[in-house]
Amino acid sequence: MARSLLGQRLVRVDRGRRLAGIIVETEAYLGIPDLAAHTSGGRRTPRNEPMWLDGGHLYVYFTYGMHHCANVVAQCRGEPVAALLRAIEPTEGLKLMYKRRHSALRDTDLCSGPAKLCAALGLDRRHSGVDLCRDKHLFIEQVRRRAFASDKIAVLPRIGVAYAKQWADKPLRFTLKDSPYVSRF
DNA sequence: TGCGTGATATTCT
DNA sequence: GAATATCACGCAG
Repeated sequence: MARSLLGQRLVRVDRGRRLAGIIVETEAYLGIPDLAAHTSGGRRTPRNEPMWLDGGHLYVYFTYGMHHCANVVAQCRGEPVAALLRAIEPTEGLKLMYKRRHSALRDTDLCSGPAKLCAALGLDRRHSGVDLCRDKHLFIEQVRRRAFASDKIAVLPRIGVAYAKQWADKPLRFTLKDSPYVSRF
């Protein structure tokens, strides 16, 4: 699912205004056995409760005292597997995004990181648990029917999970090759 | 390269 | 109920 999200459009309708972008970078978090996942070892807490819902729900968490990150739940209820949205290519509502991303100088700075994209779209914990398949203000539009061919996708280690022992270096990060909108790690 | 920053999980009383 | 450790990052320098 992390692969097939690439090229699809993430949309938030914020007080009537559309904010949107094409997903260009994701990371897979593989649930209970994955030492880098919030649900590692079967941990189930109020924070990560949305991870345990049906696929299509959104899990947003707050971290480092100032950042939010958003994940799309992937599997059936009870299997806490998800994809972290790491970067989008902003396509609609850039003006409002710049307002929220004070330090951004170029379009490529706007949403090129998991916390940047949340800031640009104004996503926070209020959006954790939203059902993307039903919600009218937050959803994913299908732009393409098939996932990109594998030669269009770069597969890389995940970011910021050095502590996760044997899971730290697994190739679970997917980017659209040559997109200038990916995070710059 | 080095922090800021505060919620959360975990571990203690 | 309280203390502590940790963190799926971004920015200034």
